[in-house]
Amino acid sequence: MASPPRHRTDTTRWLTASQVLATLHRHPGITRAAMAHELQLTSGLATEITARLRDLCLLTETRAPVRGRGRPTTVLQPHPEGPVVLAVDLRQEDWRHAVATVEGQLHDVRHQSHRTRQPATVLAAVRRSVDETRHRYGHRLRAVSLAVAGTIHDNHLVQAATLGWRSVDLGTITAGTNLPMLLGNDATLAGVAEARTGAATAAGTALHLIVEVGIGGTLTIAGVPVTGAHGAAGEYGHLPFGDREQRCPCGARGCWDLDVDGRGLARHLGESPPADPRSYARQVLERAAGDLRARQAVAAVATTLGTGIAGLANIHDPDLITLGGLGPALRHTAAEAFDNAYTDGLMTLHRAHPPPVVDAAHGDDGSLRGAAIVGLDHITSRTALADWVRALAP
Amino acid sequence: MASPPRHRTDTTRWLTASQVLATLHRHPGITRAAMAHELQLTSGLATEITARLRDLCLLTETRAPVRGRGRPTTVLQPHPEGPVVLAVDLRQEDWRHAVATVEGQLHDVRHQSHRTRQPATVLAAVRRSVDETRHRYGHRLRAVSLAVAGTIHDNHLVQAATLGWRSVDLGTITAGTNLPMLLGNDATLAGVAEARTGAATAAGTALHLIVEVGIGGTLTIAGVPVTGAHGAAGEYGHLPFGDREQRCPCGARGCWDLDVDGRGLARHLGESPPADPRSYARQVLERAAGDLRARQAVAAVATTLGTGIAGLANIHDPDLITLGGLGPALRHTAAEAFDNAYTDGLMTLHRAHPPPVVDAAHGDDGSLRGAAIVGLDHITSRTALADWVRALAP
DNA sequence: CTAATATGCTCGTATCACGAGGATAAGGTG
DNA sequence: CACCTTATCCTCGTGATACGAGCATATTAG
Repeated sequence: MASPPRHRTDTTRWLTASQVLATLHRHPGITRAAMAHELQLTSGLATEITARLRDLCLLTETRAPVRGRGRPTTVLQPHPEGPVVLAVDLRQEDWRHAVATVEGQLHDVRHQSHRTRQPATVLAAVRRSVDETRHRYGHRLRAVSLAVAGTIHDNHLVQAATLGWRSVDLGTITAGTNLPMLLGNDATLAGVAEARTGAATAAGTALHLIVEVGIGGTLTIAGVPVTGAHGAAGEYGHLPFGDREQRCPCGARGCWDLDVDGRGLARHLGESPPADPRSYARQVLERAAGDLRARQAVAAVATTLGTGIAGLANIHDPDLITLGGLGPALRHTAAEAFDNAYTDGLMTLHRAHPPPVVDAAHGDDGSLRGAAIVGLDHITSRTALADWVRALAP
Repeated sequence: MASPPRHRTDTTRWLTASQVLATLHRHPGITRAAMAHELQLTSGLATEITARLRDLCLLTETRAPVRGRGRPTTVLQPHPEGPVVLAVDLRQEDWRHAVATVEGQLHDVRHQSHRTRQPATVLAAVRRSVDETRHRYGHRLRAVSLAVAGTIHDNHLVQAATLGWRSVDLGTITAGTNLPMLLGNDATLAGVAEARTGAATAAGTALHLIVEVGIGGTLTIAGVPVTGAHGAAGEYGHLPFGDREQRCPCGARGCWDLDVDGRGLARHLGESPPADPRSYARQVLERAAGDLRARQAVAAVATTLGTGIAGLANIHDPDLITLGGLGPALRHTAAEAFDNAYTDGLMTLHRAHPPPVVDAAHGDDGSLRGAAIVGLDHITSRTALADWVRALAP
């Protein structure tokens, strides 16, 4: 994403300023004194940096509410003329967008259903949203960050099964605007959101898994996703945990995918594969309260889920595992089955302190928030800061 | 490992010097001009840094062989009074150690068989080696880096099945010496060696897998292993790819481990589990040339291996996969079975350019070299450089 | 009002890096 | 052999960032 430094100074210049902004969007509403403490800044340096960032329209300060003795400090806030990113989340039924400031707050959140799923139509709508945002924010808009429910490979969308898309060129969204476009898988970005502002903020290494149609996710290390060589990592649903006779639409056999979503529930219930596995799964989960067979099917799937997650805990050794999508419902509906399978699948080593499995905090918003976070990471990077400075005072 | 910076300057001071040393041990025998080009140093800065490092006994320069026009440059070499690390590889049958200089060269490589496998005896022998090295190198010895064929958790050895050890305190190796001890899993460190100086140097994201008793490995990103929250990541053998009825010594069920080593071969041959799965596997592999049943067993195991590796390629999206231990032999003895299973297990997405599976370059030396590399990374870190400077001129 | 406390600000100093221009050591050429 | 070309090394003035000490400032506690 970030271009390699051309000068040595690029590696150190704006480094602390960049860290200040990163800390700001990790702890919104942080005071200047707390920031200085967090980053081990001397008071002199804190003065210098805030002055610099104020001059650059990157933050403002307001008086902090007083607490106890001592000279009152200030609260750091995004500057009304500061840079923003447009975050977009492209999903099966609809798409959403929001404008994020350096502090991480989402503004102008909007939500639109697809009229048709034709790629051209959808992309044109997103493009209009980019143009509107450019019109409203002008040069303040510094990047577009896109979450897509599909497979990314070398910054291209290769396939989006739920949208029915294959290899769509997303370049039109920012063509001719000079805006960098950041592209990410929706599950990956939801994992980033959990790690940075969600249920896994305390974790250094966190695994996020999301069950929708199949199962995807990401490993994050200190809030940074492990994306692989081409950005296609995290396809946990395509591990061969299942029956080798089953052929998966992905091309492989025995994929975990087939056992943990609506398709898996249908097979346990002796029904034919559902057209929409997600809503089918929700129905079965609702029925499970009163229907023994539904409950048994859910328990079987929860067992498969727990066993697989335990295997992933063995290979990744995470601090924490967050579950999104249908995961929480599956797990809570068949809590015993899940917990037994999970514990049973762990290596003895991990049994004393199994990595906690917790529900994702962001729910449906994860991908959008993750896209915003990645976009903000980009605009607060040293190179982007240097660009902003150049644009401001050439 | 490295203590958190106490001052802001700690994050930038010695940064370039540290990068110079890192580059030196990534490209042994590099010239000063090439280094300057690599790190985008201006000639003035190159002069300044080399002078600084020369004064600090961190490198020396000798005239480079002349090639073409221009003022001749110099070759950067480790200083005869510079810091070293002791790398130790603790294995089932024996242990080895070597002293590494900043350039990455191994000196004084030694090799000793265990007389007994009593932890106390083995550790005492290692401790003697540390003391001898301290005696010979004095203050130049800056760290001990230990590779162990066992599971690491929070810098403790929790279990070493092949050695028959459980939860052994390795602190005695450096107790009272003030030397930092770096501890790593052997497969993890072998992966580091492949990524840094072996078959995966060109890869950004590389997966290393090693088949011995079971299968272990590591994912490396830019030469840095993904070690998880407690350093226990990489237990790929404990993914539930296998038959859920099989109970694994690790505590879980259906572990891949049980199917890809000598135990898997024995099961296919209808024999009872071998006492030493590794030498058993070597025997079967030798027999396979003439013995149809052995060949079929190898093919079955190679298929299991290929399918599993494909699944890992799906989740990690690596540039390259390196195979060590028995892996190359298994794969080449049943090349067709392996290749078919590997291709068949990949998502369609990866089929156009499957991540190449190549044999590890370091063979038996990987763990020792990996331990040396991790040790050198430590002594060339900014904090350790600052310590070295303090020790040299207080 | 005064003491205690926490924070912000100023200024001199140190480190690191840049860039321009000159110096140096080789090969190539007539 | 004198001289040009080329690639590198070296020096020096300048600028950016960070530190540390000391002082200034704003609030609470008593």
